[in-house]
Amino acid sequence: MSSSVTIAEASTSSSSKAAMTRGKKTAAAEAKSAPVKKDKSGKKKKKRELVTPLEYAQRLQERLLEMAATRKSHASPYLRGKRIFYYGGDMQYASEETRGRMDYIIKHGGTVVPTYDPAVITHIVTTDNPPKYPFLRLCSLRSLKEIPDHIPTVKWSWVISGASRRVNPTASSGKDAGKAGHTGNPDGDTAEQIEDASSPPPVDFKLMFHAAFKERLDAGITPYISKARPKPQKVMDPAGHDHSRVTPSEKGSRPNNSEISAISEFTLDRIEPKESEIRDFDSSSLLTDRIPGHSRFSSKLQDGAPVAGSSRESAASRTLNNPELDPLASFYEQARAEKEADNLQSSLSSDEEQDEGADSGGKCVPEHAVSRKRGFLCDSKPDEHTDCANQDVIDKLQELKILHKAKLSAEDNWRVYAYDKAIRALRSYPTRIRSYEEARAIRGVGDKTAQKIIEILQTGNLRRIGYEKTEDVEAINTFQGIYGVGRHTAFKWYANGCRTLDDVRARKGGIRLSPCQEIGLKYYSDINSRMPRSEAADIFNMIKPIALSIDPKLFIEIMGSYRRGKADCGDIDILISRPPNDGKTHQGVLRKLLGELHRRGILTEDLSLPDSFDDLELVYRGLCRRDSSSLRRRIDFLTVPYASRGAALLYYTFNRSLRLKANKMGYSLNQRGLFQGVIRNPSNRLEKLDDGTMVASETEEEILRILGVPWQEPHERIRG
DNA sequence: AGGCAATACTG
DNA sequence: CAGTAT
DNA sequence: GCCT
Repeated sequence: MSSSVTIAEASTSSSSKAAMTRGKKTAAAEAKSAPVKKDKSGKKKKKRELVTPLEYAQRLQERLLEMAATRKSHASPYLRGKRIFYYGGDMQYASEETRGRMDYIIKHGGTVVPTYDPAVITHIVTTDNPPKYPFLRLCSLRSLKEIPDHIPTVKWSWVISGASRRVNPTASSGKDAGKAGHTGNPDGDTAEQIEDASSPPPVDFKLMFHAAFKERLDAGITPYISKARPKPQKVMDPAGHDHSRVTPSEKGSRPNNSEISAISEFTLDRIEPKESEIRDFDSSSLLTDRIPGHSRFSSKLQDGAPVAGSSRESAASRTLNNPELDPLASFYEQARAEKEADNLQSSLSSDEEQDEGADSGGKCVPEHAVSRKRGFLCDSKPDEHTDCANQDVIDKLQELKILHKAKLSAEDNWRVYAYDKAIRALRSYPTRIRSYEEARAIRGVGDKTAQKIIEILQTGNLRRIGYEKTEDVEAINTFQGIYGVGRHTAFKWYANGCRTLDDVRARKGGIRLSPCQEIGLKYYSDINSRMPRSEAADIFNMIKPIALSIDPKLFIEIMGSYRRGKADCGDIDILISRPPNDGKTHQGVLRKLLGELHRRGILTEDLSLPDSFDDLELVYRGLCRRDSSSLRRRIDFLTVPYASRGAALLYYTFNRSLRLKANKMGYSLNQRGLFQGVIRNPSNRLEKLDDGTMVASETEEEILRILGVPWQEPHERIRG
């Protein structure tokens, strides 16, 4: 083992030196001159600069091209044809060891693939004792079982052993690199040299001796069998807008060198490192926090199909998609955002981001568990709520609503729904309510609620709250504040004797937590607090350039409350797509992006992964943070076929009422499009008897037009 | 009296 | 399939 | 709970 390190490092320095003497910059040398993240002072670092493994691998590939152009390495290319994903256990920055090993792989004819992509790689090579869970996270895998059988997972020692035992050190003519890829054998050029010859290459049982994980001892030895979880076929959109979707047969097919994932070439081949793009994110030069979606790529990305492109588009709406069209527009947007922050603040108005969550949580969470009522804690606005003429009423109803959320019955469910609606209506009601009749006249306020309103107005109190507010309800609400815990689980825990979060932490009553719930518990207060808008902007501004470095043509937008201009956000929703007009798609991008974000420590935990990364339509949920001293924040990534981007934006930035309106008009709106003629089974609403016809999906505009909704700026989209 | 959005992941 | 989440 |  120590010998392997020695070899690797020796090779590093020798190859660097060789390249340097040619007067070319090596990858390592380039790395040294690269500006470093967060070096705002601009002072140069004396020590070597930090580079992520991805970047390092990318540069190595560049250097490889140079070398090929100039002259050949005299090292034996016994790794030719091996496309190796190397896992060094170093997340943030590539260590010396990692760099050395990557250099070594390249030098011996192998290809270093910067990200785990089962369609591309032939081998996974790791350190001697790779930590399993970090490895899985980095690859966005739920378990090792998801790695295809034809890809061996071996330790570095496997590479070294191949070097020392190789039979024929002479470089083969080396025409083809990929064909022998799956045989996985660095032990001599045997496999490659027989190549397409008569007998199949000998199986390399030595793989087992170097297996990185015992779970995968025989990986690479058994024939290729996809273990990908089968996923029910998704419905093609009826309007046939979905030309870009990959068919199931395609996606299940065996990896093939020529047609790898559409964008992988950006990662595999020449990656222009673009320091400035990648690292500028925390210099203040990129977006200010009020200008969603701005970047130097924005204009290209619009590509003739802007999301909200239309003549009716207001200045501000263009701003959102194309800020650079009008420099003043950004101020306009900012002004409105601030104004809204002042007026509506506290989020309480949108149904998407109920701030409440486990109220009463304050009792159990010593930390800064927020008084969700106000949903602040972090933001900048001094003057919080008030402004609503009936704020006291709203507060009481909200409190009652939360109490009902702890109940199991479907009835209470709908009760909550109704309170929600009434509260939203009250929030936008301009004047102080004076009578029962006046209250009743408000849409969403019925007899019962009107009575309650009067009681609050007259007594300043709601007796109902007092007698609903019992110990069990309080505890259950606290538990429900844990991500992944709903009313049933919370109820169960209560029944098992848990009363506080500490009880849960102690697993009182023998309760069990899913992995997701453990994360939810660990970061209870983080997750239940909102972030200032500026933090969401910072995070998005870090992520966007990274995504664009994977594929510059990506369409990437932030949605949700941020896009609606809120002053604080409960989470970050990011939409990713890609115009397919050059025959490529964003297929495969998400996994790479996630891996890179994990490496950089931006993503910290996964909450749920898509069933398969092969589709164009994916959902990811996780936690992220801006830097090591920030709180964890909820983040979602959604990818959709390009033709659905309008529907997706609408779906995730508008609220429920739009979907309701669509229903009333006989349409059905989902994240893929607006459909007409959907017929559902009356007894089972979830079953579609007829999928209907898609009538719109590309832009928000066309959908809104059909629904008869006047264009609204995202930040105006509170209610239908 | 019946609807109240629609859909994906987890175990 | 039930539970949870968006 | 409210609405149709």
